Amino acid sequence: MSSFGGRMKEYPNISLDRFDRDNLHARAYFLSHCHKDHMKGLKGPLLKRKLKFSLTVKLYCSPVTKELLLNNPKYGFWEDHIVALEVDNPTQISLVDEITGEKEDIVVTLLPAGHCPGSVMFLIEGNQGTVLYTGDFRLAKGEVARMEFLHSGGRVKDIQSVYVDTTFCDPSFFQIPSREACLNGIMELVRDWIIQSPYHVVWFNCKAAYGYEYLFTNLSEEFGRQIHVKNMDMFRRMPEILCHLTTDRMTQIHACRHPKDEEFLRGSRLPCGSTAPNGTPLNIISIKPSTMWFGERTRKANVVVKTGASSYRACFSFHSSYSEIEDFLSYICPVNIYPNVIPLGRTLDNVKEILKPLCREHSRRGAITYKPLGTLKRAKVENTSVDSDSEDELFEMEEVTPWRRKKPPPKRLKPLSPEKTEPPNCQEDLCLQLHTVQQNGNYIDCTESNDDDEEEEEEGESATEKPCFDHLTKSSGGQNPACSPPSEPAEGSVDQHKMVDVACPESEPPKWEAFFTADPVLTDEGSELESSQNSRALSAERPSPWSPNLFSDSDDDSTHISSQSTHVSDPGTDGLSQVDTVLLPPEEKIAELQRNQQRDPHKANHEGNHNNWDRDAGSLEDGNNFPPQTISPEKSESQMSSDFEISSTPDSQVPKTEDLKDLYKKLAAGEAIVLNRGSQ
DNA sequence: GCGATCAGAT
DNA sequence: CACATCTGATCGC
Repeated sequence: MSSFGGRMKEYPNISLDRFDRDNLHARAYFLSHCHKDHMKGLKGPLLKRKLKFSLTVKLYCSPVTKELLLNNPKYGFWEDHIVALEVDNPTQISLVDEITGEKEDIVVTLLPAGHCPGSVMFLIEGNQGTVLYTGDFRLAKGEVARMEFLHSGGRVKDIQSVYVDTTFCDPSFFQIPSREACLNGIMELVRDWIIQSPYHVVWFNCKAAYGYEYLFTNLSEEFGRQIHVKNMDMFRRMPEILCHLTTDRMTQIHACRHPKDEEFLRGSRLPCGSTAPNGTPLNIISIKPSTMWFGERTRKANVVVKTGASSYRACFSFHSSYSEIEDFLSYICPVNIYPNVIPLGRTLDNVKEILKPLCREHSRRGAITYKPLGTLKRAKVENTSVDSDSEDELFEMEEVTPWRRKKPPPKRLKPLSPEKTEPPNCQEDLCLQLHTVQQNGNYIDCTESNDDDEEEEEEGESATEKPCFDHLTKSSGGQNPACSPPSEPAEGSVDQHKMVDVACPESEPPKWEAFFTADPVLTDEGSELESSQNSRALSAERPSPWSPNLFSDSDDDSTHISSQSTHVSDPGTDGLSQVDTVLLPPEEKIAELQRNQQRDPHKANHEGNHNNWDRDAGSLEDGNNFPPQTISPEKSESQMSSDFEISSTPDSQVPKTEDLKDLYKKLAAGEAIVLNRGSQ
């Protein structure tokens, strides 16, 4: 849970993800994503009132976040005050004090955060230096190195402060299986179940929250079954998501919810009320997405755990693991790091202590060496400055090689003065304080929540509708391959019209996929981006020790698994209670059914999962990132292409290209910027 | 009666 | 576990 106060030291005139108290005085607002704990005060009457009398105060967010936010009528009053900014598109924003007229310019760039649809980080550049607010994020190792706008002149920008999501910034959470690994594990479980009969259905126990869409869309693509959800109106302008969801209950994969869903489940009914025809009971398994983590040296990583006769937990995390955070921060190497989250059981000082080694001052300048970047980027220092735990041997020291960006940098930017912009010289205190090695099977509920205020659903009683599962067997071939036409709901679906209607509004739908990049198709160990990072920890291990597997086959350290396997087939009647946490044994009978089926790895990486970098790389070939887009109040529909003229912030003029270039060079060089707009 | 806050539940 | 938020109770305006 975010405990970020809303304001950054460097830029106190803006507020991010907090809208109450002091933040009421902000000149501009920023919303990183649509989770409630980042929206405190956003619908408060005081803020509402302030907006009413303000001409210049805006809320900046991604197009998808804007869409999701405005979907909720309670935030409707923001409509005329929201400005959607495209990802990876630097935008100049003038922060105007409406009383004094004083003005401050900043350049804001949204970076994908991988937390939920629309989630972004905010990179702020201005007179007070460059700072990064991450919001909540999940970025795999190496992803930061591909973020173009964190670089300048071929190097990482000189970042003063990072306000970072520290949800799992605890060595206990050293590793969380990759998104793709988790997805694969879940797919396998789902496949093995639903393949058995049309009456074998899967229920995902997801709480109301954005962030599971990635799971749903991939499941839908893989199995040709749309996911049944309670409400999907918020995605009406995002056909890429919408076409994988349905409000028609006749499907084998459900993520619907009901206040008493556990009760339903016990009666072999789904939360939506579906039962099988003719009294034939549905065969339901429930899968609860949860965050599972593993200690530093824990090699095994089962991503699916059986917790009862018909209940499972599957690994799923919206937040970066400790090692991912470490990778992220050590790459950026900011002067200051401020935690946005204090994990329970820890204190602020606690977290700061953990973060300290990643701050620049704790790296030893001058003695910097670099890792090869064919793999990754991390800089390394000869001596560990601070606490040099004796665990260095855990990691393999690599040859020193100059850092190189994997993708071409923004070109033609002047080389920056060396003392201003430093290479990633943050030595990553390789070993931090990693005494705690967690056991397998650590997991917590992984339930973020969004803001949909519990759309009252009256359908609880329609439970008596005649279910018909017959069509499922026929349609199992996969009906929505390309997602272009929304797959047609079953005949007789009441929601059909609604769905079709909303599915094609075509008016510049927000590009949700741009904000939620999946892990690379490559497996973790195969990914070149990961290899470098992992190598330090994996060098002593097997080739792919951390590739989590469902039904992990005979593994050297799987003794505990086999010992528990006797529990597995035991149909504990109380399948939904905690029971024993049981790791699935390799011989699980389910697995036999489809064990050898190999999935096409490409499926998990449809278009939508490409990183923004790739998408935008072409447009950047012109040499540099400037001029930044300049924001204007009229551009509230700015989801469209940004390749056109944009007027500037309210009561400011369109900046001249020359000026902007100049400004940006100065920013990049860390020089002070003197505003000569004369509009004070 | 609404909002803010907290405990408890999920 | 440790998430994020919903519900309900209480308090203050």
